[in-house]
Amino acid sequence: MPATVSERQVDILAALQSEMENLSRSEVRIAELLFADTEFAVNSSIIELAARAEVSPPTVTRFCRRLGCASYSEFKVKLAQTTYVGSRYLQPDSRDMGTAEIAENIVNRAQTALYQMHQALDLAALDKVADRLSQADMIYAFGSGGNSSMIADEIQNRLFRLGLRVTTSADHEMQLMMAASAKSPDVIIASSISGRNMPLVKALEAASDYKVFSVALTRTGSPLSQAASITLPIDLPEGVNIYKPTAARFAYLALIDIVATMVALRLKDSATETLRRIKHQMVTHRDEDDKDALGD
Amino acid sequence: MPATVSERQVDILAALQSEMENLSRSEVRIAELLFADTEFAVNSSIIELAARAEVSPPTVTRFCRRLGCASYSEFKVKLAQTTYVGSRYLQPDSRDMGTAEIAENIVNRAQTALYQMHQALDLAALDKVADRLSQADMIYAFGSGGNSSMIADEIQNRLFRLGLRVTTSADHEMQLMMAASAKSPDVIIASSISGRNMPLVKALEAASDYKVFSVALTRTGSPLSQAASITLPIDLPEGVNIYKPTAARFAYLALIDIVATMVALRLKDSATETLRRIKHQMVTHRDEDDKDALGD
DNA sequence: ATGGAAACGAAAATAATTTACATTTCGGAG
DNA sequence: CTCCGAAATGTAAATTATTTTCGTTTCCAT
Repeated sequence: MPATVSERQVDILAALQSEMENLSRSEVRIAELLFADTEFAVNSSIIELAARAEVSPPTVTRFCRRLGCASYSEFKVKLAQTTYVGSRYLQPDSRDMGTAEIAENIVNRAQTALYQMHQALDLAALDKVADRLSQADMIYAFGSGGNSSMIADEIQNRLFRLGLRVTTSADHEMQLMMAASAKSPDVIIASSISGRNMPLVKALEAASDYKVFSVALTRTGSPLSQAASITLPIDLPEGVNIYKPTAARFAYLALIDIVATMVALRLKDSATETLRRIKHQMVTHRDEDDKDALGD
Repeated sequence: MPATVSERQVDILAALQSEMENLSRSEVRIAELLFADTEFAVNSSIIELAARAEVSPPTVTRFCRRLGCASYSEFKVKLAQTTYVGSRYLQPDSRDMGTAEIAENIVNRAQTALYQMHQALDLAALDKVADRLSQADMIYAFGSGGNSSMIADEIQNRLFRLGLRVTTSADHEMQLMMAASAKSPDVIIASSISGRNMPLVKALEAASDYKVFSVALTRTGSPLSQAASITLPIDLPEGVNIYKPTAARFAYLALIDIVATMVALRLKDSATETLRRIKHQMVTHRDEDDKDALGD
């Protein structure tokens, strides 16, 4: 059973994203309308939708079929289930409208990044990484430059709670020295959005000299990826707008969550105990109940 | 027009719960079926649903009307919207989950968090915060404990690129001292998922004594929210599974992106120059082209 | 019991969706 | 350049779903 995509596919709009290139002209018009105003589509009949997209109703039906839905209503239900934020149609640019568009845009990009990361996941590689991490004596999380160093910090933040020994550094010199001092059951996790952070590549090469297992969170085929023992790939086109922050961070963060959860399950008992201890400390230093997320 | 329920009511099942006592016999049968097998209802025609509830189609239509929906299809859409979010929170524990399910679960939660944050956005508050930030002499980003300190770092990371002066601290003592030393066009941004980080609340209170504008990224109505000049609310139910990291981080991060983008647009010219400079430095120290996201 | 209101379903009317088929478009072979 | 065939799209008919209308039943209060 391959059961690739469709099996549990709910996020229709994301599925649509990846089908985009195979669509015909009319279908593209429908797709654009959907992305622009999801709300409208969800609350319209096939006739209204067809009219607004300037196509005929049968074209809409065929469009739904192509996306794996048996009927227009099935499509509409899936669309309703999709927690995707459509962007509104262009409106007179009042100030508020500008704000709303910015918000929609950013949320959209984040959701798309998450979706694409999920699509491209290599489960076997994930398992292997989780295995190594759960057996590591020491874990080094490396990344530099704002985004990647945040990712490295986050790796530490998630893993130390499970009772693992983790350190992180954004400093190239330190990274190289740490890599050189690592020994076999240790693991190095290196993150770089571009994959072309050369000092980091050198650190991984040093680790490899000493047979230390290294994981790269980066772009497929990049120098960093090539230097690592294994890569958890994140391949996202970066936007051109320099004001706009990179949406890739969301994908990295989710990937870390996934890895950390898998490691937690492998360590079950000892991780629970560590978490219990952390929680105990947190609770006794907080004024109230213990329902809070660990560590705020 | 009373418009009690219908206005923006999305959680149909909740609406149904509260209407339960006013329902007739047949309507109760429909309601029971809905609670027992929501999936079925979402994917059925009115005829199938009526047949399974052993009532006539018109009764189903009347039932939908009573719940504030104009038609059966509107009802179905709302049902689809509620069940989806609902089922995500009722996911079984990750204990017996495979790798694929873990991944799906985490991506789902992240997307839901983004979606809900977007739904609840207060555009006017956002505008005000962006105004203040873009005019601030100095910006202090506070947060402690792994998650919130990451958020604070991220605020710094996004804003310094725009040419703003930003500092961050996770240390309660420092936060208090910094708050006390701030002067009016300065802005303090404090983040706390629980909203009950009391030392942070004290820091905001100190800031308020000196008429310094403060922004809270936190839960509505929490102590931190009350102590701040303005709140950008993030209200998400936190999962109970202690292995699972909080999905709220995604919402916070996106919110920061939105604010930062808005500030960037307000500062357009000077921000562009700052970004250009940063990029110049990055490029001259990298081996290759300039297409990379700023700062990796 | 019995009048009357509410609940309900049958059937007709309407509306939405899909199917079947005709027309158009477009790329490529001759 | 034109003609063929495949793909895309639309029109109209057929089907199916939904709602409305109206008559029957139920059940409560008198």
